[in-house]
Amino acid sequence: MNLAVTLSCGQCFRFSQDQDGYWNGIAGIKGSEHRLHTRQCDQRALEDDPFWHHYFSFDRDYEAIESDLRGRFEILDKAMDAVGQIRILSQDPWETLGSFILSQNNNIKRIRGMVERLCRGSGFPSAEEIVQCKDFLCTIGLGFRDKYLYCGAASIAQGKLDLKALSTMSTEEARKALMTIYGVGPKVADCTLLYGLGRYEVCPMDVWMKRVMEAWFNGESPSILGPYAGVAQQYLFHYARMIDLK
DNA sequence: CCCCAGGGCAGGT
DNA sequence: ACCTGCCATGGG
Repeated sequence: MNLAVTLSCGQCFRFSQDQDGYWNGIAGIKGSEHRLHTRQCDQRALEDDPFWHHYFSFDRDYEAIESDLRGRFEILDKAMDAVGQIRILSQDPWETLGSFILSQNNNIKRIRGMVERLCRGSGFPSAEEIVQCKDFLCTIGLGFRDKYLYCGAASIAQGKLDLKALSTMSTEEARKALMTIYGVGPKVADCTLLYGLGRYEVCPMDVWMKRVMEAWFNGESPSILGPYAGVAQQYLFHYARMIDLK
């Protein structure tokens, strides 16, 4: 795993590197959050920790996944060579959903700031907490997204959507269920499925990935990327941003 | 001043 | 089913 790329490729928003080379940040919901303080060379400790083992998806067979992605497309091989191994993180589903509700029509730098203000130095607020602190939401510069986040939180808190139940559904069913939330469309649902529910076949299509498919795949559908299209997407997304694909 | 950003909704055709 | 304007806000 390349720790730096994994934590800075746009699937999570709460980690940054300090001057000593350590990666710091918080994962999980307030009350059960975990604080990270680690370096690339300390990867073994992450693998041995129960929480981070799952968070960095050491419980999945990345050898098989990478081998499936190799040799399909020249540009994908090139991206994987240039980027280093990315792990798709296994994030808390509500943290993922809430964060990506804030991501719409926005840039990663500003998303990071918004999520940080929302979390106030601790774990990501639970849906219940967000419903209770409605007025606070309007004071932290979320723009038009504050009402979407509130509605999402309300749906969870009222039990209209049971995120736990999504794991027993087919990907299509889970996607439909997520999109019943006001403010959650295909892109936000897909990010939740990939980064929060481990559905590696799901390929979120943002403005960058639309450019990628147009420029490098002759406008084809992302399904040609195969059963791990979501993993491929992460390499292509990051590589396109690296070389500033227009 | 302009345009863009890990989109989605509402309204029209 | 597809198209367009609009939504707040900060950075380039």
